[in-house]
Amino acid sequence: MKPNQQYSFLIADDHSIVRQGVSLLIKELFFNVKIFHAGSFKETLKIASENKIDLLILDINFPDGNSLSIMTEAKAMQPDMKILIFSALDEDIYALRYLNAGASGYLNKGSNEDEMKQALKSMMVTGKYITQNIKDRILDSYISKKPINPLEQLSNREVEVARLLIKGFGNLEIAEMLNIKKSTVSTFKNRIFEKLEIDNLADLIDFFNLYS
Amino acid sequence: MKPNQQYSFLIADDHSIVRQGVSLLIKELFFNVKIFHAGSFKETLKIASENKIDLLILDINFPDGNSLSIMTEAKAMQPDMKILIFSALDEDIYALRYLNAGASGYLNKGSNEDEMKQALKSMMVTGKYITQNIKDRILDSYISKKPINPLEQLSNREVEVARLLIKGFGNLEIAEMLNIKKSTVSTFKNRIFEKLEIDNLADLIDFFNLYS
DNA sequence: ACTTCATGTAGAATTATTTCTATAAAAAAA
DNA sequence: TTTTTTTATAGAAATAATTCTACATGAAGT
Repeated sequence: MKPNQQYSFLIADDHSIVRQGVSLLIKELFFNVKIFHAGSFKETLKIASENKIDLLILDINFPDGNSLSIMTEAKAMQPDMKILIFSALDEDIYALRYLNAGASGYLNKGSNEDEMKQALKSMMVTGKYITQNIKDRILDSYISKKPINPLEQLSNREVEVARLLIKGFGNLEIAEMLNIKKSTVSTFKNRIFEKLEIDNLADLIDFFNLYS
Repeated sequence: MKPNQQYSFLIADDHSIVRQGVSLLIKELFFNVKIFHAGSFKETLKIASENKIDLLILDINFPDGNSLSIMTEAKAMQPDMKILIFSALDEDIYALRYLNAGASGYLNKGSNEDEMKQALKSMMVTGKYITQNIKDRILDSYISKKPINPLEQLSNREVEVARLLIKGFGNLEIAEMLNIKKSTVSTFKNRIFEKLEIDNLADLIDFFNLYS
């Protein structure tokens, strides 16, 4: 980050109030900035294609498209642009996924002002921002060699059972469909939950929505 | 709204970036204001109990409690305080419920700056803010007495229980959270399923994804 | 070849959930 | 104002799911 150089930011969030807040924060932190606003997937790509952007601050909750593809497309246009994901969603679940897909930082919307300033500064100075929590998780997954996609841990039969569970079938129904005892279904369910480190159906549904 | 009088606002939102944005907006719109911030259910009530507040701008997505009860409790402390709900959740589903429970306005987080300013001005001048859409829906549902959205068939308590169910909590956990017996939770669950004509959690999750 | 680990399978004991029934209170309709 | 309906609540009985344990089989590692 050189002094007296103009930096340009693109704030992509479907809530204008959030964009204004972020905008204010950037202006407090840096001099001579150029700030673009985008309230949708389409706008984000349009602005990114027409302007040089140093940092894209991206919410991953757009109604009109999924952010993994925004990232890929935007990166293709501007390989040097850094991306900071700024999301209300649980970083434990989403951060690694987005970092893998090309983001250089993940900032939680629940963060306080200091953390946000730290994140913005860090993005401009070092080009990245990752919380200790996420660093730990990356290390863990490297050491334990567990796949980034947790569903890969499941055996075929486990996936079969899991798919029926997320369709809303009960243990007994599944047992009948697969011609096994309901206690066996229970065992599979338990092993699925253990492997994914969850303990209820809602989380299993989340997992499948996320990773498949 | 008299000139030169100091008005006090309480912004209750778990995202500090949103509070900052709203704060900025208020300062642009009014002179001589006093602004309080609250990041949680507890803080909101504490501040509302210790300070005279003219307008509470309330997000309805707190991790530590449900906003219907915040409203009731806060209103009990300060009957003259106006409440503007400021939420990312679909107004079609939630607005009527909150207006019924004592809010005087419902502003969507996706609104643009003009709408937000309009809402804030309207709250201070006329004491209320309701979009044309909501007015129409009030009329429609008054005339036909049939809810457009199936989730509107659910009572407040039923929605409360449903939201906990789709987060993955079990009957007993929910019972403890709401201080009722687990059998009561069962009854609510049954009624929810009956009303929505479903019979499992996965479908309930679908319903909420679809209609909210 | 031997051991270890993952997989597919179940039974028994324990817990949790559902179903059915009931009731007081509030709201709406007559 | 009385009657009916909806809402919020719970207990008991019936049913379903979970937990814990176990074991045979095949694959992978040493």
